[in-house]
Amino acid sequence: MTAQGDPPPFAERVLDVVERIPRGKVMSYGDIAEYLGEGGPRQVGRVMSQWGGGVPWWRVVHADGTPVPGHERTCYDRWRAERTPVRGEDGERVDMRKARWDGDTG
DNA sequence: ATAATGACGTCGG
DNA sequence: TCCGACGCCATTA
Repeated sequence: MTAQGDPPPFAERVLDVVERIPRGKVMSYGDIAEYLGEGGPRQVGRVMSQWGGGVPWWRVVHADGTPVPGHERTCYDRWRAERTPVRGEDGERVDMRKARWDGDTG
């Protein structure tokens, strides 16, 4: 049960962008929505929840750098493995100032 | 048609 | 820095 139903075009766009996020970089839900120029943070979040299992979803975080709800541990592990800029003693938050990907580079 | 929900974001305390 | 309230918007009940 990875893909429930048929992902709409918007979902495919979201997933495509997430796959293009370079290793060690991240984007927020709002960033993705703005980048696509369609929908909103909640719609992106819905897509990730439903069909995000096949993409590097740990590179999608909240605007303040907090990880995906329910997968915090996995996020920490991935970020550390990918050398993603983090803040805090345990790297519990992404340093958005450095890790944010605008969609240009890469 | 109305109300509640959710992998969000911003603001005020 | 942490937490709650509100706004946003498609989906679901």
